[in-house]
Amino acid sequence: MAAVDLTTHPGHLARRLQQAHTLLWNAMVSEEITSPQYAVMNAVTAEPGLDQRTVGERVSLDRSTVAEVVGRLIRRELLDKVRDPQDGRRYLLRLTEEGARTHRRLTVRAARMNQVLLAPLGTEEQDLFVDLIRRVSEAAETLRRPV
Amino acid sequence: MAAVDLTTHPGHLARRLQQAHTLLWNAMVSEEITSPQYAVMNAVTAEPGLDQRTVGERVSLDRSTVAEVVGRLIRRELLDKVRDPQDGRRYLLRLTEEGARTHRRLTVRAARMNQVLLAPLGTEEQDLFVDLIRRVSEAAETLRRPV
DNA sequence: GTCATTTAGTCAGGGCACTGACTATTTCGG
DNA sequence: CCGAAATAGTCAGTGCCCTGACTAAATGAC
Repeated sequence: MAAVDLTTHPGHLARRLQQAHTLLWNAMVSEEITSPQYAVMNAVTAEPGLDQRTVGERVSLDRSTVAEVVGRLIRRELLDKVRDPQDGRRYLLRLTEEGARTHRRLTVRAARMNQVLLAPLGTEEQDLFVDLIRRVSEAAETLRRPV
Repeated sequence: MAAVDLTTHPGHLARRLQQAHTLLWNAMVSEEITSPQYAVMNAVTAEPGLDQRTVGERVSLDRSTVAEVVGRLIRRELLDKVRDPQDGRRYLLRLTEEGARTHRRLTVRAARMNQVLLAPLGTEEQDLFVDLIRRVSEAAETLRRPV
């Protein structure tokens, strides 16, 4: 025996929360564009001309994963990538017209989805929820990156 | 412009929480055995002779993913799989001796890791955290699976 | 000014997670 | 009993996510 109740393990709960979120995202936001793809588009919207590495920093993805996600967005013609003339190592990212349109559309839907996702909680609980997750994640991140 | 602050999006936070957890898991529990693999071992410990589909139900994984994870545990000789003589469609799962030992060892370490992960929160906050995540996930799950 | 170091991006490889199509087996209706 | 429907597992395909090794470009120390 000696089995454990996984519903007390935050890691297990985090995985289930993400599954639940993905399900809802597909149903209410988009079946084509995933949530990480949207996050990248959002970062480029906030700071057009960002390079891949910095985008990764903004949305919490490593270089390899950003490259994959960026590749998919380019294939869908939502994103453009040009060499930085100032620094030949970098690629500068920018949304296409269609990319900007798509981002705007998904932003509206994502807001609605977030409301549905958090609906089971009261108003103060919702703020608390976001705050608690953020504190735990940030603490763990600085734990790895010894400032 | 019109970019959004992702740190208010629970989906984004869930992803970051999982990343933080994985990092800590690798550092404090095991670099060999992943957290989903441990979850499967734990389910089989609780109910030896479970079939794959039910294991998936217990740990929130679909059939395909369970098959992959089970395959890896078998390759490592932590798990055994035999056809159910009663029902030729099923495979019955059982930990090997080494699997049971490994599960016990990781259980101790996972408990320590959970303490570290939740350390930034006060005692009541920790309970609240677990409760809030659980409520949100469960609500979203029943939303898709119309009982 | 040249060489060592750092940096941005790519690629191979491993693991998680889902869908949809397929196979084999069981079960159920008649 | 027999054929249809349901069920357990597999497989192919897509996407996310990381590490470690590699290439090309820029930077910095001398």
